[in-house]
Amino acid sequence: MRASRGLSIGRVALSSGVHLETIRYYERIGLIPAPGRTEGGHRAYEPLALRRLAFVRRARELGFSIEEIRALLGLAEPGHRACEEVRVVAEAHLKEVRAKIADLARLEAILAETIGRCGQGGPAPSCPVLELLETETPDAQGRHGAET
Amino acid sequence: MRASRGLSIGRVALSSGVHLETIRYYERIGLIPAPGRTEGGHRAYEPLALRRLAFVRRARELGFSIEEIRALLGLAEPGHRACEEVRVVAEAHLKEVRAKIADLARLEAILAETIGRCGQGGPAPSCPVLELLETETPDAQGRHGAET
DNA sequence: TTGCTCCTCACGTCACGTGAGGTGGC
DNA sequence: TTGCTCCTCACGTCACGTGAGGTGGC
Repeated sequence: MRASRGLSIGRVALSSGVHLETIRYYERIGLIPAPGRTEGGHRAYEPLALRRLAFVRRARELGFSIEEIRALLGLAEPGHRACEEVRVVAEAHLKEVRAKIADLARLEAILAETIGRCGQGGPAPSCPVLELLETETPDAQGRHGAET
Repeated sequence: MRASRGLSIGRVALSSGVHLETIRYYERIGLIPAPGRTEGGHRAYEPLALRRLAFVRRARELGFSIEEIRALLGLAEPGHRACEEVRVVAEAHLKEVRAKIADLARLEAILAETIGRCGQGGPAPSCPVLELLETETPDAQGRHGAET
């Protein structure tokens, strides 16, 4: 009965899939609670810590920021489970993801089109990629207008 | 004739659209050459520096990393214009952009589907987003298999 | 006893941004 | 002279990763 008093950070790291130093980092910034310690000063985790870390890891995989996860962990507490507020956080995150995809899709189109023109130059070989980079930003004007 | 000896960093920042501290940073890491100095120690740029900075800015906007840009700047030199090698760098970057889009598209699909199920619970209101986060990563298996 | 695990700093990464405290230049 | 611009550190951001040098625990 004595051997199972607390999981070491190494075991928790393996089970949760969160890197050992990352667990310490999460503790430092207060994202997860500090566990108890053994007499020798080693961290001793309760099984519950595994679930919390798995939650954090999954949320990171889904691209939530640390601060978003901090909010989600609060909203996920067994007592109140504030689902409506969870949805607000998730929707905000989805919006960010879609915005990033849109940004990258624009880059993708420009790069693909430009590279597609490589090696098709006439007698004097031009370089479409370099020309692209030596060109002024086309949409420097409408840059701050699409927020609200 | 004396007034036009060298542009100040402030003017260069305004014209190129690159933040003043960012210009100093680029100088520090050797991405752009250090300009001459006035007697008082202020940086004095040649007009050519504007073109170089505009190139860097455009490349950053297109998502190239600093090291990729360092390579591109070398390949873009007026003398040799190594277009074939430029294309190699650009294609590698395009591949990265596409990989990021694919990653984000997967997240987007998962999030959108999950949020779409919010508020549709039966009598006992479940929380699809929290359930998603409390779930094990589905593809933990095939995670390191798609490299080559 | 071996050696694997854990400990705490502290610094590095990426591409910058933001002060602090002081001075050049029109 | 005013005050705007520029100077050089040094530290902060984000989410960690990587040593260094030392010790716990089976």
